[in-house]
Amino acid sequence: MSFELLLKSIATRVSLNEEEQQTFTSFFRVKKLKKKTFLYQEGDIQQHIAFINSGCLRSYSIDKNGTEHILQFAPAGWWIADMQSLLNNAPSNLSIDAIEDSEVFLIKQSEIEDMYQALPQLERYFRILAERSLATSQQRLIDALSLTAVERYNNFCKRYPSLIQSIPQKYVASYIGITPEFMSKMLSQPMKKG
Amino acid sequence: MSFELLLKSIATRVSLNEEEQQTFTSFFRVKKLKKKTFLYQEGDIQQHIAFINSGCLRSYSIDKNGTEHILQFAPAGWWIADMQSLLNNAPSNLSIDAIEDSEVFLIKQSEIEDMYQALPQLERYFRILAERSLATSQQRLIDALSLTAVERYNNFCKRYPSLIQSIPQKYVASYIGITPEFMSKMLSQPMKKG
DNA sequence: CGCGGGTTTGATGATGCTCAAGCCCGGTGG
DNA sequence: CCACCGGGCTTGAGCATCATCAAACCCGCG
Repeated sequence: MSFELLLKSIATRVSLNEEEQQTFTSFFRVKKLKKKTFLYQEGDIQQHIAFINSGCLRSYSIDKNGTEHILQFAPAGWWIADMQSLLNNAPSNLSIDAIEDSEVFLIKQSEIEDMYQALPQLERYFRILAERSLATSQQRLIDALSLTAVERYNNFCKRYPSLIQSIPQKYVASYIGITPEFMSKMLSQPMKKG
Repeated sequence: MSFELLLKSIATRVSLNEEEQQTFTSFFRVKKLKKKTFLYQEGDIQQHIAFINSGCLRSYSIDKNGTEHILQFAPAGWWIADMQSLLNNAPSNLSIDAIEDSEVFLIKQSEIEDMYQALPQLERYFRILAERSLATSQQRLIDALSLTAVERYNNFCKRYPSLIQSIPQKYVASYIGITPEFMSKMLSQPMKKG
């Protein structure tokens, strides 16, 4: 129920006084999610942005063969949303669910603009957030195009050492773009590199 | 030499008066690039953001086998930069060059913050720009993970019908993540889909 | 104690790559 | 005007990577 973590994140980029903090947090509502329950399912229309206060969520798409492809993991302190759906006001192609019991803060799409009007400083925070997410996404795209499965796995371990311990490895497989079977074979082989 | 196209792009998100427009454009310098000349090469440190006034640029990385992987095409009216290098102040992993004779407007990394201070409204413009780029990048990532080469090619044709006419197909191959040889074989086969 | 999700293992096969050669075609210099 | 050159595209044979399908296993949990 405390917005401590969220406010701390905001404070890294812009400073809000007490009153502004009040205004800001009033745009959010709290939601608890049990492990494996959905925040959204593919095809949903109404959309929020979510800040993870505790736990961990994931966003993923399901292809025509029914295979899941994980776009993002969001542990505590991260944001998650379906940007495509949010920006175009279109039904979602992504599903978002909790991979642990989690608590998130939600702001409705329709209220985001109100938030910016009330607190224009936040444009800066979310600009920087979007820019860093973009840099990450682009790097991952290049990795997907130029690295082998083993190299992508090693990268993942380096970048998310804490996640690797706490999630089933089939999720890692789905994130780096291989099947769980191939992942298993990969790991049982004599290690290549790093 | 006229900033018409750039100002028109800004005007889609925020409105600047004459004086503010002056201030804004004064941060930029003009650069002309002949076809196949570099804006940046891998390893460069100094960085700009570039707005394409005419022509077309591309950004790409080169993997350990020497293969190029195109991250972005930027025709007139688009922005291009190496976000990773820009945000981390690190040497670039990307190269950017012109695929046609082009004219670009450049703003130095060190002056971007000055620009935001002078014209805070621009945080909004660049927030929206980054968000839309993020949505695009994420969609492309999902496509890379879940679609076949043929499907990615069809997507590319749908999304960038004008580019497909004007650039060598080996660039398209590099963008969708296949070799020129495989691209050629793909196109000579009886069409699947779309 | 049995159920079920996650992981492992093996056989087979598709997708797309590598290397090498030849071709097409526009541009350049003699 | 022609001959040459070079970049891009094509074609083919062989191969690496990773997927698919099926079965068995492991182990925490109700």
